[in-house]
Amino acid sequence: VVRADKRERVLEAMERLGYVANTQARSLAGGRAQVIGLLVHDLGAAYTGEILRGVDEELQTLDFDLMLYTTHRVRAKESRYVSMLTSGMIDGLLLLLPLDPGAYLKALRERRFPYVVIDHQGFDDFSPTVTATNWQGAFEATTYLLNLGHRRIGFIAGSPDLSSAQERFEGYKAALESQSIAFEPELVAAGHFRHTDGYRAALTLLNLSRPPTAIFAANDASASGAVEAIRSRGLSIPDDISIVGFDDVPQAAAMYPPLTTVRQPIAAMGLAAARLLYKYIHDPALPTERIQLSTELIVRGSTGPVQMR
Amino acid sequence: VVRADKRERVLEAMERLGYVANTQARSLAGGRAQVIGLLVHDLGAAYTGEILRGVDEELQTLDFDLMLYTTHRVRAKESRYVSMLTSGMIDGLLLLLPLDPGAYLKALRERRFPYVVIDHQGFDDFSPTVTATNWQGAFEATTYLLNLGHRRIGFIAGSPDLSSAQERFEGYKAALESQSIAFEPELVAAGHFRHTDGYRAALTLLNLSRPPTAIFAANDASASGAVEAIRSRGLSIPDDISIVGFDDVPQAAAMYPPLTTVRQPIAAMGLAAARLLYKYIHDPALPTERIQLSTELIVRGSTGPVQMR
DNA sequence: GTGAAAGCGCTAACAC
DNA sequence: GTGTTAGCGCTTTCAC
Repeated sequence: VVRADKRERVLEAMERLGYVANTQARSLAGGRAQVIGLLVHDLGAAYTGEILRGVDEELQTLDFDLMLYTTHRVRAKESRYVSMLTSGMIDGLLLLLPLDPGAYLKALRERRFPYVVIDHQGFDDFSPTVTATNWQGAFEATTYLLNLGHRRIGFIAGSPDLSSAQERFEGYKAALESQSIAFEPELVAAGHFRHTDGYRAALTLLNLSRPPTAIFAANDASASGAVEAIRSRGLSIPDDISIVGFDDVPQAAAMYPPLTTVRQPIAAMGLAAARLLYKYIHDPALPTERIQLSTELIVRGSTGPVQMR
Repeated sequence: VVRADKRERVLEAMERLGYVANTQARSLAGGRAQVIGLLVHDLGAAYTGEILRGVDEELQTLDFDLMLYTTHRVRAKESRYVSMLTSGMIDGLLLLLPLDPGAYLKALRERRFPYVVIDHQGFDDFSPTVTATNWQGAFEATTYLLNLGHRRIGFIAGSPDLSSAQERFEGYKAALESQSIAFEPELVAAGHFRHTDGYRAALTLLNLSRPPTAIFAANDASASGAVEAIRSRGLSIPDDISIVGFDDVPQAAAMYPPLTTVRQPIAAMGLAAARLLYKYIHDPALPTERIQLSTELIVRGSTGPVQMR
């Protein structure tokens, strides 16, 4: 029997001496580590930073810590890292835009290790995911350009491995089709969501014998690359050519001209993913949940009506 | 006695079965956790992202993992987090721009816990630090504006608690003095390194009865806020007013007009700090080392000669 | 050199 | 409810 006042005194002493439970020992003994892992492949991107912010914010309220891993876009590192987590360092794993999830997710699932995939889906039907309405966003953006009178609309694609990139491409094509505009493969330039990809892709499009009057880039980073390319050709935005991005990263509004783009609630996606992961950590038997957040077209200064020739 | 071929077979089997040592157990038993912590207070800033990139890059080669903590600019959280590290989760700690290091660094030092402070110094004389030549950078930037003919140069200050902000302010004043220009307190506007601070500060400066013809902002984030403020007044950069930042974050070049700024090797600072921390982890008795990386003025389009009236 | 045993600081399971 | 014990997976020490 421990008297209440004694308990008080012990608690007070713990506080005074600055006692903190040893997390390592706790998790070794079978308790919670109170740590989740986040695996990203490109720390440099503003998009990644926004996800990080959202994850961090939720973890704060959940009282979890964060271990951050980067694959630096090296596919092979993904599975290596994922298997390392087996060692019990983390209670759950957040995968941002995994390049090759098929390789290890089945194993994770069999082991009932909690994880959530952010912004990528369709590679299996059992993984919990958090995504945005990519198709709709792309459809809306393309339709907006069509309504401005543009008929030749270039598309700068994102990494073809990622469902978000595929869906945006499909949305673009669907919008053209819905207004009976023929889809022209020459108006699609490859890319991987990076600034330099956008730069190169835009140059390709501008070099066409009949260049587009508007370009829809699969994300803001490649849109900013496209802006740079267009400007390097002495063309003006939006007078000579309109440009639309996707994401609405913080600097999209600070660009010149401010970028018209499809807003994706990036930080909210990170937050939702962290919250969902938390649920799985507490009950790994929970059914697979798939959260989809909606996008919204933000019209700024980089788009305008098609010009007379 | 274990024969070499047997050893080989065991090793091969470990590999095949995907054995990974349990990090928790290892560190509990007195080994290395192979994890370092990074404490930042603002995940949203591009500056933080760059530091993160540098730290991550070095950790990659050092084969260390990273735990990321955010204080969200709450001073009190700093010491709470720092004491949590005592629990043995990490082998060393990187502190980015700590707001109140005096409160806990002495304890860390007494405990011989390895740590390195990034971009802040002068609060004690025993903490290992990695900084940049803030004073020189500010001196050079201000001198450049003076050489363009500007005589009324506004200064948007950074967080007064941080030595980097103080040194940039001192460099600014020293440059004025070196050319016998009187320092005018009304040309200094307070700020905390954030976009909104720069916006507000620039408005204050523009509202002066004799507004400045050039503004030197203590970092790029506040410079971009200033740009927004200046543009909202219908003024043009650099024709009506020149603007210089500090940091050269990736988006500085993408701004319009591209920002003249003092380049700080931000990622390199993170990298150097991680490397230095690694040395301390392996030998806590190493003497205090202070690394200072140099800055460089990058002239872009946001600055020009003072205009005739 | 190798093998056995102790123990890091906790949690869980058990007896009281 | 409370006190005790075993044991998580390693590293270290010590005996061989």
